[in-house]
Formats: sequence, structure tokens, C-alpha cells
Amino acid sequence: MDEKAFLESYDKGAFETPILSVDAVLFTYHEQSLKILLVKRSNHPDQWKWGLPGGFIDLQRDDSLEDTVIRKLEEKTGVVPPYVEQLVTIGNNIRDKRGWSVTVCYTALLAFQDCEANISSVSEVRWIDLNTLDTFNLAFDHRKIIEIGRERLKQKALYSIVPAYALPEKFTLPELQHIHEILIGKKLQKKSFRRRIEQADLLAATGEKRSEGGRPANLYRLKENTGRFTFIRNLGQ
Amino acid sequence: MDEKAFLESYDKGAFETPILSVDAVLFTYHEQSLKILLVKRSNHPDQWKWGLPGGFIDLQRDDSLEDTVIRKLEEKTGVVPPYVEQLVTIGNNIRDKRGWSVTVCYTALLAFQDCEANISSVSEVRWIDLNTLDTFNLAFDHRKIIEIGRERLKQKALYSIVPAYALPEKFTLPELQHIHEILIGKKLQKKSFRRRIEQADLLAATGEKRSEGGRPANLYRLKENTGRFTFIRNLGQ
DNA sequence: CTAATATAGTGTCACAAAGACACTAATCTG
DNA sequence: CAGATTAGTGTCTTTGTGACACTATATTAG
Repeated sequence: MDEKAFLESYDKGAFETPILSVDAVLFTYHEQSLKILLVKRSNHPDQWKWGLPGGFIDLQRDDSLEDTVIRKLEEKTGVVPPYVEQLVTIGNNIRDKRGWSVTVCYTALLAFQDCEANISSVSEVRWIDLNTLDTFNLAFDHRKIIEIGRERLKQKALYSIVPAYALPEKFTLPELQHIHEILIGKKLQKKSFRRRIEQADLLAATGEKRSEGGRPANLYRLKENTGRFTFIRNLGQ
Repeated sequence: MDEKAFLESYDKGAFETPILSVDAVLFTYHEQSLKILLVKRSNHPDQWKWGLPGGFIDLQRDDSLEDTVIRKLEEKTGVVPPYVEQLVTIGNNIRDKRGWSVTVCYTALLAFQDCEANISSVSEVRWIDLNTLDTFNLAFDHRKIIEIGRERLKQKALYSIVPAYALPEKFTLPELQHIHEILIGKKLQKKSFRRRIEQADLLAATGEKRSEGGRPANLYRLKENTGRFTFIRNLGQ
């Protein structure tokens, strides 16, 4: 049999296959703390529990897994997050009561302000402060996935300024340093933090300033490809 | 409807779902060069082309994706590699002629000697020198996956000694340094390389030595959890 | 036996980048 | 105008890699 004949006679349904879904841990920063987007599940299984935004691949509409995760996030937030990165894929026969199940998970970052209106208009989608996450009853193994996402973002905070994508387009250095401090879990040296960013030339000053009660801070925006830059040495050890 | 009734009536086949497979980029080190394990495909599609070891999840035998990849690697090599780590998941509607397809890819490392006998006994499984990979006609998007695996291993070489898992249980520091140099693509300072390993206390001297024509080198073995250790600063920049 | 060669391993100074921390700067409030 | 508050800098110390010459221990050729 040649390949053409093989493909014509190929039956995708012949083998039993796991349930396959895509989930995202979408982080943002608001009011001095890290938050993630959770969705109240309206369907079984784990109905009424909170879970990560995500769902099934639409074979007609999606060309790739990235398409799926972006489509799902846009459905919930109204916008496409500026930073999306694959996190981990978890697959086993115990995570979903329906049977063998695989989820391809992504980490994403978004400015709170960029979707504030959309989120507040729907009760089943909410930003949850990571400090209060313990009090929630989460669906499936989503607590574990959030933990993996947070750990990954912590690592990024040590050797990049990727967390900046959780801030609005224009932001101050004290803001950026604070989100890094929350992720890493300790205070950082102002001087060290600024020195490396300046040397790597990752930010562009807008010329504007913003006051928080004291001396106004300069506003910056990210230069191109800042998300891919990595320092050769970690901070705060 | 309660959850019990939902689960009893749930039909997994109701939605069309992608083809789902697991693949592995298994690296080793032999005769001064990096090699990966390739398998000659005996079935369509891409019959007779070389591809990564892998296959489908067996819902009855495998409890998790890790089970699947380990089962597949054991089938081909006869042993379970000492280092297996998830690499990336690729899913789109163009990588497989059969349609929408997802592959969960792993990186694994194994000593050449640990499976030498098994490999040489089967003609459809071979270690391929990464320098000669250009001359092979590879199945699907496996060349891309190998490239991603190699890039990941290069990064690991900069801030860990994970590449040591591609060496036999007992190995010398010059051997370990050389595999790092191949991965990173440049010579490293002997002193720098050794200093950090000694300080992190990652290796245990066996007391034995091995000669390569000059002064004999000390043999070491990995201590526990060496695979998880990371240096806070990269080498060779 | 000895000298040459080859490979393994160390000593040490230079250099780069982070840590510590005190200092100056700009704005607000009473 | 003084004190509080937040932003930003100067500079010395500390840490860890880069460079490279040096010593150490084996094999091999004459």
C-alpha cells in the first residue's frame, strides 16, 4: 500500500485516545499583588468549582495549539495577551474523572487595565489574588498547574524582565521591581536591579513621570524583543 | 443532572480530537561527539524515513505521559534512561498528513555503553551523530524538535551539569567538560569549569583513575539530585 | 634510564557584575 | 518652610568567572 492509499483509508477513531485540552495560567499585577484569572466552571465535571481558562481544540478554527490558547484567552478577557509561553503538558489517567486526559498548559501575562472592563462585566470570570488562592476549591489539578506556572515565572524574574508584561504599556521601575520581589519572595537591591536593566538597554524612557506621593518616577516602555532577553547571572541569591 | 449521571453518559468520541503522540530526543555521547537515537519508520506516513522514538499512549498500560515515553524508550534501548525531562508540545494541522496532530516531546540522556548491545542488534534503530544529521531525511517535523532539544540541552550546559547523564556512571572531568564544549559550541576554561563543580559539591570521587595517554584522570560519579542543581551564573559568555 | 610528549590538574591575578548602604533629588503635606 | 515620602545615584565590598602560566603524572621513543 502506498502512502496515498494509506491516508485515504486511515481511521482516526480506530484507537482510543485521551481527552485533550489546553489551559492557561494568566497572571497580572494589580494593587501591589499578583493575580491570576480563574473561571467558574458551568459544566461537569467539577461543576461550580473555579478553574483555569481553557478548553478544547477546535479542529476547524484553530491551526495550532497557540491559536487555541489565544482564542480561549481572548474569549475571557477580550484581548490577546502580549506574552504567551508554553508551560508544561500534564497527562495521566487520574486528573480527570472522565478518564485519561492530557492538558497542554501555557503561561500568559497581561496588564490589569487592558481587560478591566471586560472582566468586571462577567461574574464567572475573576482575577484571584494569589495570596487568597488557598481558600478556593479548584477544579482538576489546576492548583498544581498554577504552582508550576508561578515557579516558572519566579525563575524568569531572576534572569529576565518578562514580568514586565504583567504591567501596562507604560510603567515605572519601582513597579517592575516590586513585581519581581513578590515573585522571588524577597527584597531586591534597587541599585542592582536598575544597573542590569540599564546596561542591557531593555527599556525606553517615555519622558513622562508619575507620582506616588513622593518624587515622581520615570515612565518606561519595553523595547522590542525584551521578552527573549536573559541575563547571564541571577539576581537575589 | 448530577456529576455521576454526567460521567455515565459522557461520550469521549463525541468531539473530534487531534492525533496525540509522544516523542523523545534521546542524546548520548560517544567517540567525542553527540548522538541521538533515531528509528527507521516501518509504517505510513513517512514510511522508511528516520524519526524520533515515540508512539501512542496505551490507555490500558500507561498511567501517565512519562510512563509512555519511558515505555517507548525502553522498547528501543532495553533500558530506562537516567534523565528524562519534558521538552515541548507541538500541535497543529500541518505537521502530520493524517490531520491535526499533537506530539508531547521529551529530552532524555543515556550512556552509550548502557544500551550498546541492544542497539547494535537491531538495524532499524541507530545512534546518529548530530554532525551528520543534515544528510538524513527526517519524518514529520522531527528535525525541528531535535533542534529545540539541542538548544535546551545547550542552555542546561551553561548553568548545570545535566549533560553528565549522557556519560557512563563513572566519568572524568575532561570528558564532562568536552560534552559541555560541544553543546555550547566553544572551548571552556578548565579552571572555571572545575571550580564551580567542586564548590557546588556535585560529584563524588570514586578513587579510581583512567588514562588517555597522559596523566590519568580521576573518575567521578554523580551525587544525588545533581540533575536539579543550577548555578546562579552562566559559563562561557 | 632519560628526555620528550601528552594529558590532568592548580595558583593566582584580572575583570565583570551583584550586594550593601549611605547619599542626593524631587515632590507632597501640614 | 520643615518633615515625610518616594525616586534615583555613588561607591566600596564581595563573589565568581576569565585568562593563563604553572606543576603533576602518566606514556613513548631513543
